[in-house]
Order: sequence, then structure tokens, then C-alpha cells
Amino acid sequence: MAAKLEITNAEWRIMRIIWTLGQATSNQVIDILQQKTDWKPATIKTLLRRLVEKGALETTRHGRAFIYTPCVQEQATMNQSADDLFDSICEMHVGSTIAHVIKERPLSKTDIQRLQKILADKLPEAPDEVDCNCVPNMRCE
Amino acid sequence: MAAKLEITNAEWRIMRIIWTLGQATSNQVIDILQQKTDWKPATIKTLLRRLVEKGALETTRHGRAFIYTPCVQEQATMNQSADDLFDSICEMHVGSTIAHVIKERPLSKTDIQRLQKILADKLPEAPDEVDCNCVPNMRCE
DNA sequence: ATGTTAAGTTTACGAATGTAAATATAATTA
DNA sequence: TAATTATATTTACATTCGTAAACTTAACAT
Repeated sequence: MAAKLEITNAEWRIMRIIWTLGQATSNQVIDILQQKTDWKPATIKTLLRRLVEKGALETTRHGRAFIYTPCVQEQATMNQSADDLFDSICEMHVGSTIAHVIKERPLSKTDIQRLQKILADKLPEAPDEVDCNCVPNMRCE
Repeated sequence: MAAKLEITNAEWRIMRIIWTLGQATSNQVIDILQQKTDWKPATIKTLLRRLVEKGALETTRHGRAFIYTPCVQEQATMNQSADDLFDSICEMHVGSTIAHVIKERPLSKTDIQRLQKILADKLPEAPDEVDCNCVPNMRCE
């Protein structure tokens, strides 16, 4: 049932801090973000509140402050965002788009070896081509 | 200068049809989309207009109809969307997120071989680890 | 030439987003 | 316990997005 969680760009900034710290007060988030953005504290509080409303964070009171804790895992959330992107584009072009990403982004040796393993496992079963799913019975270029 | 082009989910549906056809009239787009969605023709016209405003499409009059032609390439647009996604998440987790995608999405043998080549080329120069860029001097898990 | 009609254009409206000020509330402190 | 103040909550506002109806205009047919 859980309505699909959509994290916006601004919200990602918040979530990444809280995932990294494990949990955080609003002040911790504000302090860290003010080093990287010029967001006002009120803005950050709004974003925290919306994330709680969305079910991405939960709070427990602790003295005068609330502690914000993630309700969703970072990897699951990243996977969800990636799924949304790759659901939008042509299925036939997933490969070329991943190619762009792996060319442009830093990857560790371990990352690369892991990807190599997945690809090697996948190769024997792979089709010769993936159909375009943009228009019925057509292929985009 | 060109303000970064942002294509929304609904707009992707339109663009993919026009990329596939090379160019299209609004009626062609409407006919195709009505097989897959329950969008009203007026909705599709709004989306076409917004895409023209954004500079993603241009029109040339042809009899009573306009012909819509892409001003942006499909691969460049997909790359841009992927860049936006991977700019949002932790740099350290790009690898695991790509791993998720290549596990879940269909890839052709050619796609896989191309990715294998890129990875093999990248491996020698790859760092042992990629730093987390969520919070200064910390690593997210 | 004029009516018909098929396009495009204008207007609409609620929800989400980025951004933030103002206000209320509850926990310390004096 | 009353004053202080650090937090959270309410309210705000312009844009964008999804969705669409209503209106206008120009092309084709009579």
C-alpha cells in the first residue's frame, strides 16, 4: 500500500545528511547545510517536516529538540529513483544511458568488479536486441 | 546559456513518440497516446505547447496542422536526466545504484559487451574507493 | 466568399516544490 | 513559577506539473 516515496532534489540534501549521521536534530542538519547552501533555517525545517509527512523520516522528542531518524534505507531510495528514471526513457536505450553514466562517474575498483560480475552473469541469457517501447511496432533510432 | 532542459514524466511520453516518428503532428501524438493512456487531447496539446516553450520541440506549419520536430537529441536528453539523478545521490553509491539497474533492466548482448569494454578500460585507473560526498569528512554507510 | 471544422491558444485549477517569515509551544533557567 | 528561548508548527507565495475545458483562428469545402 505504502504510496511510492518520491524524494525531491532539495529533500535529497536533507536525507543524505541524516543517513550519514544515522539520525540528526534539525540543528545538525541546518549547520551542515549552511556550509553548502544558502538555505535559511526555516527552509530546512520545512523540508524536514515534509519528509516526516511523506514517511521518509520519523521523529522522537528528546529534550527540547526532535531527533529525526530515517524510515527508509538509502540504497532502497536510490534504487527507487533510478527505477523512476529508467521507467521514463526508452527501454532500448537503457544500455547507452548506463554507458554514459559509467563513463562519467567515478567508480571504485570494487564497484567495477562487481558490475563486471553482474554483466558476465547476464550475458549468456541476454537477447540480441531489446525492443523499443516508445511507439507500438516501431523502433526509435 | 541554454537553460538546462528539464523533461517531466508526462513530457517524456510525448518526446519519445516524436523521436520515434522523427516528426509528428499533434494528431499523431494524440492517436498513439490514447492507446496507452487516458489523457484527453487537450492535455496532450498542453504538453506539446510546453515542450515548444521549453525549446524541446519546434513547429512548422503545414496546411492546417503544425508539425512538431525535436530540437534536442534523445540520447543527450536521457544523459541529462541521468546526470540529474546521479547528481542528487551520494557519489559513493553510484556503483551500487548502477548495479541495481543493470540487474533489473533488459540489456542486449551488444549493450553488455559495450559496458564491459568501458569498465575494463576504466578499471586500471579506478581508485580503491570513492569518497562519500554527503557530509564533509564523513562517510555514509 | 462563407460556413464548417480542425488545429492551436488561452484560461483554469489543485497538488507539489523551492523558498521562507511569522507564530506558537514546550523545555530550561532564573 | 515566571521569563526566556530554542524548537516546532502555521502560514505564505511564486512556479511547475498534471490535467483539461473553453475559445480563437485559419484552412478547406461548398
